[in-house]
Amino acid sequence: MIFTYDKNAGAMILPADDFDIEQTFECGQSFRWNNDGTGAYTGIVGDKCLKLTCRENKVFVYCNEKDFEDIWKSYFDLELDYCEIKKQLRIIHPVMEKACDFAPGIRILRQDAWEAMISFIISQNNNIKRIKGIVESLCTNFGDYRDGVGYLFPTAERLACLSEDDLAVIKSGFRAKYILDASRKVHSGEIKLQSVSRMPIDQAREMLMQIKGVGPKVAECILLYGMHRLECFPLDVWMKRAMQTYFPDNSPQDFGEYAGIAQQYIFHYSRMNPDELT
DNA sequence: ACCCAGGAAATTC
DNA sequence: GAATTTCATGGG
Repeated sequence: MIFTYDKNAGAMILPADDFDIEQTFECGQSFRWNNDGTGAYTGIVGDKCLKLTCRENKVFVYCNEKDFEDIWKSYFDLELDYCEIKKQLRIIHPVMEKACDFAPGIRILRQDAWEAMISFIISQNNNIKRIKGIVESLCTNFGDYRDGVGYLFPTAERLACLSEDDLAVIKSGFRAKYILDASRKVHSGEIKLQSVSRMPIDQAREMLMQIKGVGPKVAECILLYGMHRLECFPLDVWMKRAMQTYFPDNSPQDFGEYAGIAQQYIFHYSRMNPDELT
């Protein structure tokens, strides 16, 4: 992919063929990117705030060249050839053609593992709008505030010392005790995310499920979205319905080494076309 | 009042 | 062990 820096705009410019910001931010993989109403998206990642826009088949990433090279090129997974991956996925099954064509600009973000862990613990038995609200409340109540950036995602160290009563303000319900267990195990070093991200996949799943509130589905989400293990294939209520409707004779392994990307196309297509599901 | 939401733990059979 | 119930909260 070709990147150019536009000095006047103060932005990196890249082709939008395999990167649609609306599809990428609205497909349910992340919870802290927001549309400002004009089509521009703003998000906070780590201790950086970033804005993106799109016009004339170009994505504008408003940052300097150094941050783009150091942070955003990786975060948006721009070194991976999604055009080629979609070619492979389309061959697997006719429905994959429809799913890929429906939102061909989806990319899997390289989110922070800790943030993904807490976010997907919150996601269980919940809906996306409310998940976003709880995550944002967690940040404004317990995250550091930076001028010109906003509230950062709170650290494990900060959350580890809280009580369930302290967390009541974010109204996460029964998930509060899960958030605290995750915080304490990460802060104490009992679970080392850096280490888990490099483990063989079954061992990594096993480690993550040591945490209260992390079962098979949430572990799969942490691995896919927070550790970029693209072979992972989270099966939530939507994906289970999609599998029995479109792929009754397939299993997750049939989607290959990029099953997680296939999953995201299927998930988004299914959620946007619920009438097709049985 | 009832059902569901990017599930998992606790309980019961 | 497999099937069912419970767990907070908000929206339709």
